[in-house]
Amino acid sequence: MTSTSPLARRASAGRTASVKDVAVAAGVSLGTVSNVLNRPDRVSPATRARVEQAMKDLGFVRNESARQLRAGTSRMLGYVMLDATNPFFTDVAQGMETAAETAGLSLVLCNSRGREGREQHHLELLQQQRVQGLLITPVSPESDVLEALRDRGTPVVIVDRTRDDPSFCTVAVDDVLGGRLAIEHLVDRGHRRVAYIGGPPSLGQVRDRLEGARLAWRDAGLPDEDLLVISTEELVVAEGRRAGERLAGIASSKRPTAAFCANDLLALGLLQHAITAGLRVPHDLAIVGYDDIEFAGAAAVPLTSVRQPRQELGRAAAELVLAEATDPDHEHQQVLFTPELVARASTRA
Amino acid sequence: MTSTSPLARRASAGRTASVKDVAVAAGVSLGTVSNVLNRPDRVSPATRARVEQAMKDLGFVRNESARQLRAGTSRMLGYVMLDATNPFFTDVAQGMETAAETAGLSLVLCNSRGREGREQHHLELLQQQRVQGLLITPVSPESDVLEALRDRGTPVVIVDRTRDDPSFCTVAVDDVLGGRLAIEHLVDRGHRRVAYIGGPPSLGQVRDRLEGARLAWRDAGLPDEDLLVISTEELVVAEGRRAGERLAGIASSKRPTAAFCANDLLALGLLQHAITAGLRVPHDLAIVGYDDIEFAGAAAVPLTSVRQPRQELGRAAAELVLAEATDPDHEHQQVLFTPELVARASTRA
DNA sequence: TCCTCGGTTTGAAAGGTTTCAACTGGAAGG
DNA sequence: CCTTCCAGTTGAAACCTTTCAAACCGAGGA
Repeated sequence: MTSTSPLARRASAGRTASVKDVAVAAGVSLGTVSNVLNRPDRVSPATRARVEQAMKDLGFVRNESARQLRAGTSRMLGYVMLDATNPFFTDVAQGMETAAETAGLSLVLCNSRGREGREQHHLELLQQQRVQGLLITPVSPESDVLEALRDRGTPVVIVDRTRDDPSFCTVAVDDVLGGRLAIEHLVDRGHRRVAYIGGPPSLGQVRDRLEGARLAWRDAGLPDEDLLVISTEELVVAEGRRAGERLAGIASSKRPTAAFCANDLLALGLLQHAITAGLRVPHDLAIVGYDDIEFAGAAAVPLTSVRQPRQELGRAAAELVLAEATDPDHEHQQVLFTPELVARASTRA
Repeated sequence: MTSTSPLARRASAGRTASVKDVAVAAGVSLGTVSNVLNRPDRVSPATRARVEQAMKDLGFVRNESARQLRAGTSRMLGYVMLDATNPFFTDVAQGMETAAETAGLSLVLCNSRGREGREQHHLELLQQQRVQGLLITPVSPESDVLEALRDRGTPVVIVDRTRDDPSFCTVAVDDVLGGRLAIEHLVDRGHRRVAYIGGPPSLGQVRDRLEGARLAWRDAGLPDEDLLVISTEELVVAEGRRAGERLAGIASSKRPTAAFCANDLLALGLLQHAITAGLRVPHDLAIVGYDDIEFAGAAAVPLTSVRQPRQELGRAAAELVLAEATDPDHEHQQVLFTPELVARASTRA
């Protein structure tokens, strides 16, 4: 009577069918239904078929709350991201999801939008859901909220941020190395006066990339004063344009022949200004960006940029939090990924 | 003895404290603890204080699974998005989250990545979680999976897609109107030969925007053959460049003086090709894009584009699914938002 | 003194799943 | 014919919260 099953579904719409309903319909005990779901090999084929038919007829859907309640833990990881509209973090999340999926878990995404209050709220909710592990790019990496979580027994991994305290797993990308790569590339290309454009200095990433740049500059035996530092208010396109104006104001004999920008938005803004000002890129001004966002390669002059392994970052973080969740005497690790320079036309000889 | 509370927390780390533990610690019954949580006004101040202290000491965190099990429904909405790395959908999700938040619910995001299998899987999981409502930008809007969901009693709203069947709530943006706006703008600017660039035609959005373009073109009394249609394989930057090559191959007397691209990526590719080919934008070629993505305004020549009210789209969808969840005799609605043309330098006279 | 009343507090039941020890019936072995 | 064994099946208990009718208690009124 397959034709009745859609009707049955609609008729029972008042309450969703439970294992008990299925058991009654199939004429077996409730334990058997559970066995069909969880250890099908222990059930005789005939019974199994009958139960499965009953489940189909009744439109049975497992109640995850009840499972979790019984199991004491959910089948989820949570990621509190800093900004869900930033492609960097969505790529990171995608990497996490891949790892979660292979472990049979799902990933719940929350968006703090950079606000501590929202972050706190989401952490609270995730804990109430008894997630197996928490991934977070915190608004303030040193906040003691994280300690409270960990002390309560929830595995926590900090993503794309570092923290002095080695009692947390952290996963980040080596920004100092990224800065080195950019400058080494420019020095290789023969540049001897270079600008570093980035800010505000309160951002760890901005500082670290500059530090790497300085180290490479010195290693090349070049004088400090020829690495010009231009500080910006924010890492946005408009500030890149403004930096271009400042560069343009420098006498051409002293003007840097290349710029290393702390992110691609600045670099795109700078590129835009250069083009409208009639400068040829890279001939008059070479440009290196950072992040290798989607539009770096699609810019008017395709942009050389430092790429971070975003998906791997996410994958590693998820694997780490899983390790912490399963292995009781897990050692906290500080994983540092290696960025990579992608050379394109904006620095071509 | 506040100093012992952190110790207590760590000591009890074996199992998270439950209401029962709190009740014992505070010397009250379990029902009273629940009252403190849910109807604090019915509890005498002294008792309440005692219970709250006990909760703090034990690091009590409500078990959401148990709550849900009891309540029969979760406090979540689910959104199965088509592509979490596409800014359009993250903005839509943000709008949804706003609406969910004001209703005291959280939004669970899932990413189908355009694959039916993943979509199906996520829908299954969300149902198991007994979400109050489902929002979805389906891989195939006509798929009968959605019917199955609805018949099982879960409110469903289709987002950014339309469906002939009026038994679903849908929320979308009027692409026909968007096409009209773009062409009317170009005709206003004096263009009498225009190219429509977009594809593949299997995408509803590509078809609808072209339809709107044609309608506006005819309304202006212009001959059909002067609206040149260039079909592309995908909506990506590279295809925009290729379209540029095709335009360049047309004798200048017959060449369109403006192009309307089905999305901004195409428009950016076209712009790039135009610049490198030495065409002046907008003087030799005016360009209109679609979507108004972040980089439209930051392009070498800032791009005129048709903007969709993304956040409002998400907010409306979430409100609709909530209405359907609470109001038993809810009428399905097809909401159509109005796009808006943002004029920038790429079409300036 | 007894009763009533209001504000508090209590205890049990319910909600759906999983687990596990216990049971069943039939087949194989003695 | 009795025992042993085993695959298959069963039923109760546990997970934690919320709800609700019932119990409690002290005070004020009769």
